[in-house]
Amino acid sequence: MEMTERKKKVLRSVVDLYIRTAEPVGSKAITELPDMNYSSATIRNEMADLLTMGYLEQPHTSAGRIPSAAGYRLYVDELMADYRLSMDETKSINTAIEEKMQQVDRLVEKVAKLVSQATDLPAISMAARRGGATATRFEVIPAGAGSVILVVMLSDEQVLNKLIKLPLSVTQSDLQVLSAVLNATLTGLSPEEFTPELLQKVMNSAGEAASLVPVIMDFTAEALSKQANANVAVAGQMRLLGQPEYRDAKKAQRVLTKLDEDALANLPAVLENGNGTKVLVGPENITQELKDTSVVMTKFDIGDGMQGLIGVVGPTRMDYAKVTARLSYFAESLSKMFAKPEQKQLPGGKDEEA
Amino acid sequence: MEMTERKKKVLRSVVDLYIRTAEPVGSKAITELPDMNYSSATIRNEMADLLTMGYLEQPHTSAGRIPSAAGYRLYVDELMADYRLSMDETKSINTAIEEKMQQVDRLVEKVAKLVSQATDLPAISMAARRGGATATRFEVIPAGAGSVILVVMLSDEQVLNKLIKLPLSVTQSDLQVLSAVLNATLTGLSPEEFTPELLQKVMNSAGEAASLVPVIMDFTAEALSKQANANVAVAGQMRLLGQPEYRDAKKAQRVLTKLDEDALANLPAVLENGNGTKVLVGPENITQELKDTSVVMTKFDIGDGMQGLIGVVGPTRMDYAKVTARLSYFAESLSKMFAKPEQKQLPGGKDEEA
DNA sequence: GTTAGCACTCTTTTCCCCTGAGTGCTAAGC
DNA sequence: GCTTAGCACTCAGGGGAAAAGAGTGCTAAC
Repeated sequence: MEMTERKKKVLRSVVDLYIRTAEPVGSKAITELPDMNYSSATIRNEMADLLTMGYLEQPHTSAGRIPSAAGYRLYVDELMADYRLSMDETKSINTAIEEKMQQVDRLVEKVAKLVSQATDLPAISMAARRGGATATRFEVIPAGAGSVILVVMLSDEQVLNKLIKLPLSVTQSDLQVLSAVLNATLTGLSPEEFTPELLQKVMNSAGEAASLVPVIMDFTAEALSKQANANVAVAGQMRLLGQPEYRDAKKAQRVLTKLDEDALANLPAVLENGNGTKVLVGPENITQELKDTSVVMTKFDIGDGMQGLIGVVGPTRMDYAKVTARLSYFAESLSKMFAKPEQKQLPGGKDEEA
Repeated sequence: MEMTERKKKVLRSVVDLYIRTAEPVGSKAITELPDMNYSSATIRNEMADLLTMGYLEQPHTSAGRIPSAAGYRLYVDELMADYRLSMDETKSINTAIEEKMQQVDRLVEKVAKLVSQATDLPAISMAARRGGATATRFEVIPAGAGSVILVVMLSDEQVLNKLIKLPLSVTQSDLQVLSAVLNATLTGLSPEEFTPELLQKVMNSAGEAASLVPVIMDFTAEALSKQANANVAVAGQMRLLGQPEYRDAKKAQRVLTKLDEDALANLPAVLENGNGTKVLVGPENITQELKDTSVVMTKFDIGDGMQGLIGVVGPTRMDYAKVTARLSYFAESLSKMFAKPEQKQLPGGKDEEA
């Protein structure tokens, strides 16, 4: 059986209506649409065809039709109308970003929250570094009685610091020697190169302050290997409960629990391939738990070797056009924001307190 | 009517059973308990009394009884058996804390997650500073071409840093002058004291690097006033969905949405008064949305002028004995951990990346 | 003071019937 | 050869009655 234009038109109508109503769509409802100048019988024939072609499903014999996964797929790839964001929408997204993004603290969490608000669905957000960083500069400065502060600059312009309490007293010049040695030996190295032999070597040349070296190297190596890890946040989980398909809490719980575990574990891999917006419809998700759930994600560059990803999770019957449009706009705005030099406040970090 | 020992015993049994089964408790069920050597008729009489006294409620005429808020209150305050944590429980809490708390990143989130796991309920966690901090030391160090790093030490031993790109070039000695001026003028001040006049004064004496001063003062003032704010996290929201009283997603959504908003807004006030474990039963919560929900919280000191709070949210029918026991143990372990100097890794901060 | 007995109340479950939405098919119409 | 009207058929969902079950309240006896 071949796919005619009219079949596509019918399929699109079915998906559109189902997205709006969450109820199986009957032939009559289709005929009542504008631009549908056929009788219900004709539509019924077309729908029967679409059923055998696998684009529609029938919950039971005498019910309307709902899109199958394949139907959604076709809809997403070819059929859905471009959703143009209204002025209001772009404005509210823009102001939200501007208001919330002033402080650089916990950016991924904030982004996730904003995306969730903008789509009224659970959202994930992630930032990850593309390549591994190395240390570019060390500085050890005195910090009052019995303490020094270690400052490490990384190749990606992050700045880390650590307060070290001294078991012994060292002089300012000891620290200068130490800083010089660190800068000479440890810059440009990957975490794997922080071997015990290297530690020995550095300690030998570090003079009086040698006892600080193990702490410093541990800290640096750990920080560097952590770079590779992603920074993931999930927000707005409870919005899933607003969707009629999750009126049953058990069902929602399964999805949300999975989301919690997996967002953190599996997402980094997703970043690897391909840019742009991606839609995973129901069963295309690998895990069984997300069989009735779709994921829409956008990946984008945010400069400085960082990649961002934002995405939302919702029922297969979600408004793909709206969601993808908002998500793309969001991604675009974020990229722009990070590209603007006056907003780029990158390493204005702040310690987590203990 | 007076409260006899037997009445208390019956009340305790009703609450215990209701916590276990989530079903109204009938007189027959009570008689089947060990140590209950009375007939169902006797129990019925006692239950009728407890009903008129307001400790029990009756969903409808021919149903069993469920505890009222007052009933829970009495149960929590007087009746419930001490729950002794098993070796397994203490061990799993301890190892969880040890494993997860190694990195100081995002501590509140991690704690919330752990508490939620330990209790199988949504959890909140918070860390807040008791008094306002001040800056104790400034250091401006060169960081390669056209950049300097500002390091600020706070009175609470946090260390903040910020990378500043220079619009102009300054020499090392300029920076030393600047550091000296900053240390002389800005240490020990509360954020309110960062006035425009002070800014002017500092700039006048800062020499070549004067153009850096506004950025530095803004950053410091903001960091200091942020100190006062609390650091709140919520985790495991979806665990609420496992509770039978929230099988209806709508209900769960109301509570969870409230939790999301309010945990961040209202909790800091809670920290103000009284230490120890506290139970808020259903209607004792101020907000209407939490009427059928109980909150158990523990506040504790974690040294360094910091206070911690952990808590869980669940149905009024929750296992108070178990939850309070686990929560207290958690609080205790955390305090201990933070008190141990070798684990105290306080300002080993790490920047959030953009 | 305690308990057995029993009538009574109310929810929950089950069953049945009916209604309505929607289909599939056939035969007629353009 | 499409398209459409017509009609029999199917099935989910709602309403209501009846039956089942759990538990109470009360009375009278122990």
